Amino acid sequence: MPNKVRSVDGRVIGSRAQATRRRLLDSTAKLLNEQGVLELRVVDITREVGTSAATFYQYFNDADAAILALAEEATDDERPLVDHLRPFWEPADAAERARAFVEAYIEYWDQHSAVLRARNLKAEEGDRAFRAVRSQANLLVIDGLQQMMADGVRRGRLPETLDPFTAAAALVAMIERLLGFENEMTKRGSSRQLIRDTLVTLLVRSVVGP
Amino acid sequence: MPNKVRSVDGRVIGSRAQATRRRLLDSTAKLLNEQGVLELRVVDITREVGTSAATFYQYFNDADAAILALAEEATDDERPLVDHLRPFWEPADAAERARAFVEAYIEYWDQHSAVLRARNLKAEEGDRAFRAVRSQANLLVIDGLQQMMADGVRRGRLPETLDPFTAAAALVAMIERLLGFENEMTKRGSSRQLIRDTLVTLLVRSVVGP
DNA sequence: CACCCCATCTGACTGGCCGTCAGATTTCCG
DNA sequence: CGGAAATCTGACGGCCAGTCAGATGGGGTG
Repeated sequence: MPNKVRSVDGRVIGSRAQATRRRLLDSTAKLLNEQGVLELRVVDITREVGTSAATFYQYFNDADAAILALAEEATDDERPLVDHLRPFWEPADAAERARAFVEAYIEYWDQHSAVLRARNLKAEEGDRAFRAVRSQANLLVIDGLQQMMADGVRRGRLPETLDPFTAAAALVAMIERLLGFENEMTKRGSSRQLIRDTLVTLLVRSVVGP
Repeated sequence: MPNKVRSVDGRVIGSRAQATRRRLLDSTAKLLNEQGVLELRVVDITREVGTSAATFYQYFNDADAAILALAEEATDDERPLVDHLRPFWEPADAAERARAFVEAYIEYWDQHSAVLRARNLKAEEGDRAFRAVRSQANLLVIDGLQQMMADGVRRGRLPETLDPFTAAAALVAMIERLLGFENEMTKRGSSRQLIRDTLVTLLVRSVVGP
């Protein structure tokens, strides 16, 4: 199932076109980082690449389509994070492994923050495609945490009243969002290191118990 | 200190103008809810009100300024939430009071979600004014939680390794963000009720201890 | 090597929104 | 009622979205 890259009219595209499309995506990512979604202009993207707007529309229906493609690429980079969740954390190594996970997550977030912010906004505003991508990405991590938490409940380490799936989602929400607060918090005395430590502590307590 | 509402040129405005400004803000909020920030057009706002774009620019430098004003109004509605955090929760009533707090927070979020989403986006993209508003709003709740958690650490209910301020920020982040996930999660079997229960459980465990 | 075909690219255009300004309209008050 | 101040708006130049017909160019063929 090659699932080749296609142009807007459905044609499978050759190598020259692939390269153009790639350059357009890179430029989109760059501008997203520098200026944010609200200022993103197709004209700017193509100017950056040194091509014309018409070319952009040959590969993407609109700017959203390019962002969506970038969001899908970001999901691929999220996949390896799951490795940190298996085998299950045990009380003895939980702190250490949780730290490794948090650090990997932070790095992932740093690398894709602009795209993920845009993805989340579109998803929350109700866009179907963006919702699907976000769900898929989040479920990777949520599912890993959920399994551990279900295990914790089974072993009596965590309270019965805790629904593993929802709680796992809450933890992912916490990590993701806290990174968004980061810049403001560092002004109030929370260092980056402190943020990591706190996330680790809260994660461990919530996933394997106090 | 009356701090009267002013037009763009600094003039204190009269009652007719006040009413116009109000209508523009209401229209902005409505469109933000219906279509999201990305589709927000000044023309649409004024069309809705039945006035001209030039009028809009008499009261706001741009669409962002109107959103900022709405975000400030939202902050006022967040203030009462703090009442749920004082006096401190005690193990005996923690679940009950945490639930009341979560419910109040959800209602607040429901009422202002579109504006808050826009505010958060702008803040995370680095806009100074939006950062300030968001910080101010979040600190209201964070500070209340922080005090309780510091108390919990003092009494030995919570681990020393937990920095109260950062942890409180993490909890606020969790609540806020989870509500953004809500729609996707209900598809995966988490009911609205389950989300509340889970938030309450996690809050209680993190704030007053297991 | 010259030619041709088709993938790829682009200039040019329409329509819509932004932000401004000078002037029209309404309100207020003596 | 008259005039000044407050408020509103038509109209405009500039920029961007998205489309289409036609130009360009690179690789395969005879």
